Amino acid sequence: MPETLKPIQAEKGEDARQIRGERTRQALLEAAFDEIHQHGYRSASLNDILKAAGCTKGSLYHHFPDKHALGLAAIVDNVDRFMGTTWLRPLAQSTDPISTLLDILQRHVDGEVLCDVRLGCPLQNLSQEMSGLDEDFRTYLNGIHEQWRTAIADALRKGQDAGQVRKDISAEAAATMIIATHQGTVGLIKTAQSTDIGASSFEAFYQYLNSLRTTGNSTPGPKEGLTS
Amino acid sequence: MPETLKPIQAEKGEDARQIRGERTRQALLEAAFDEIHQHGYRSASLNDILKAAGCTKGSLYHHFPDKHALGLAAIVDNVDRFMGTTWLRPLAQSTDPISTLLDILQRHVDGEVLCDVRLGCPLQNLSQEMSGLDEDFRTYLNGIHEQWRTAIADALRKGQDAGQVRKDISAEAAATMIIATHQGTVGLIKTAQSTDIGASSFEAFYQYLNSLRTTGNSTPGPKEGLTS
DNA sequence: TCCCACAAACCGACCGGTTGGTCTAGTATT
DNA sequence: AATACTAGACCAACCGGTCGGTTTGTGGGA
Repeated sequence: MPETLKPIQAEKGEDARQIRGERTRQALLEAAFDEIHQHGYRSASLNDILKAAGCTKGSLYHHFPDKHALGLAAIVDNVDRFMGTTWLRPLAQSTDPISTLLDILQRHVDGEVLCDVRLGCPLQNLSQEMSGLDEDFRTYLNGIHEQWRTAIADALRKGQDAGQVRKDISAEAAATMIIATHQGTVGLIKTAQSTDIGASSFEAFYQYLNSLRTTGNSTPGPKEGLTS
Repeated sequence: MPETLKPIQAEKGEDARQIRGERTRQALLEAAFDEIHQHGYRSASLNDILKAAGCTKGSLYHHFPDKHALGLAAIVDNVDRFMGTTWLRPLAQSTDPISTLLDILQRHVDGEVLCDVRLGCPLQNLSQEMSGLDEDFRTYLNGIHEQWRTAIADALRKGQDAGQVRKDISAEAAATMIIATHQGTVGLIKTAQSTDIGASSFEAFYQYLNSLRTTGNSTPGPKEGLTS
């Protein structure tokens, strides 16, 4: 115990207890998310979460009032980050919305986004399980959908203004359908336990998305011409 | 084995016990389906099912070996019938696949198919919950998806032969995407607890489906011109 | 026609196990 | 000493499933 270091920690106000507490909190969030992702919220066992997080009931109920709060926090923590990096940011920065969408979707089909096909998309799993059961979860998940829809619609509108996207379609309606088709495809993949069916769905989806381009606008394949 | 008597016995063999047994069996299947539809398979309580069916544990385990068998039987019983009347038969009898599809989808948006928006589509709920968990359920549900996909693809191919549907698209891919989009839309409706978003998705979906028609082919609205 | 053996159908108390959640005792840091 | 944190025994409620026993109706022998 080097005593010279101790005061420094104190001066910084870095309470070692708080640090440790924060670490177990994070461990709990992570373990909870994994458990929920694997088994769903209702079937997620607190004991299993504790085992994975390496702590005990006492710790859990010190940091969270109940299972509901733990689950919601774990979901929010993870989904917010995922949506931001995978969808919202790329779309906001895009100069060619159709190509950006094709790119994101292709990465799903390639299995680069969903770590495990069998588990499906956490957002979809949770929406499916909880939206009819718990209003807090539902409100949050629906909000995510809204953000998502708005991000796609905005990108499409921007594309319309730039003359890349046909103006005779409703950006909102197209955005809604794009989300529906994407979510539906992920669901099919999960049930089939195979990405083949996803590729089949994407084949038609690819044609549809390209049909949204203004005539004469180039239609690069999903794997090329959009890395810039 | 007196062969002359058997037919007589068989004919007389209207055993009242068997009839009653069959009735409670049906009651169990129905109650089980409702419970599973509401709470999912894993959260479906046998005691609640028994309460709804008006019988006891003993009866249940006389008719079914375990919860798994009961659940599967209830699902098969219901989903098979639903798929046949809602999708397979109309598509097989259709002379205009695109219009038939639009009609079926419109009826979903109008809330005529899903009895309760909040509960979502049983097929989707189960696929989502069980396909990563139980191989028996998954195999069955995946088979249903295959039937569904084949029915749509066949109808589209028939339309291609008849010159109503564009020949430059893959009927299989289009069928897969149609299912995905439909399932995804139902999922969105469930999360939003409102059919508005379904109408939005359908607006774009409607355009897409009509784009599959051969150019020059009439594009009647979803509500007219396809009742014949 | 009567009667009874027999089995299908049904009953519900009970079982071990698991669930989410509580509570008290104790530890480590300031 | 004060306080944030952790530990884990414990709890009632509920889970799916078991089991010994009762009811019910029927077919075959007398």
